[in-house]
Amino acid sequence: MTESEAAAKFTALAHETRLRLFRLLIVNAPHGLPAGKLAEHLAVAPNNLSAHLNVLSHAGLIAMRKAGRSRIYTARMDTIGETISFLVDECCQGHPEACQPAMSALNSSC
Amino acid sequence: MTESEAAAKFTALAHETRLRLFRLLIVNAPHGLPAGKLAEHLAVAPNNLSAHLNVLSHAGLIAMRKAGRSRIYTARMDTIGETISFLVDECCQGHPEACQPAMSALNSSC
DNA sequence: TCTTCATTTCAAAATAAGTTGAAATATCGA
DNA sequence: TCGATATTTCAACTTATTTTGAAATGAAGA
Repeated sequence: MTESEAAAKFTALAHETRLRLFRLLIVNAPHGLPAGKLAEHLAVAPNNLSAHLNVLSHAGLIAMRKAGRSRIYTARMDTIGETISFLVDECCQGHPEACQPAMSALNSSC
Repeated sequence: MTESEAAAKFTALAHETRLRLFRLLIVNAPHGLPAGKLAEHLAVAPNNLSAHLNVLSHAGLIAMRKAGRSRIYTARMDTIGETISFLVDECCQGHPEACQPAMSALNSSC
């Protein structure tokens, strides 16, 4: 992953609505939810939500499949994993103790 | 951490210069580097870098200490750990297999 | 104290991102 | 095919972020 691709992923998460959206999709992985349900859940206008879904999609953080007249969005767990790895990539070089706080926070969530 | 605090942290990482800056500080944890060295390393004007350091500081992702006329910045590994946990917080509820890709990416980096 | 060095602050200009309402597309069931 | 439903697209407007150059701060050494 390049720095600019990674920055695009963080940009996608750098908005309260999109962050809530992404976390909602994580909770609903791997099934996903249709755009309409997402808009309802987050209390956002459908056209506004569509723009946000577009940002997350382009960043590769979510995927979409069609089902009838709905479009179902899902979180891409692979991409988020790569993004986190990219961020903390070289955190242990030389000073393993420096990255302990990050690692322990993570192990307790998943 | 609230959604808006988390979004502020992602905003801080959502810029190529700041992302490079933060990763540079991770590689140099826990010592850190002075503002001048950071500007030199990243080939960015000192005043511009100062603005970016300010964004990362306010987000709580980096810390600063003074040493003579330099200001030394360090990555806050505790905050980044909390931020990542917040993001993938409920990823294992119901469907543990969904978060495997993210977890394995992480374990292999640190 | 004067000068230099390291860095920040400020305000203006430039660029980018988000929101809105109206119109378009595309699928479904009658 | 027609009307209803689900969602996206577009363009305008609004708001926020980034960059720039010049000036300010503050510590160190002569």
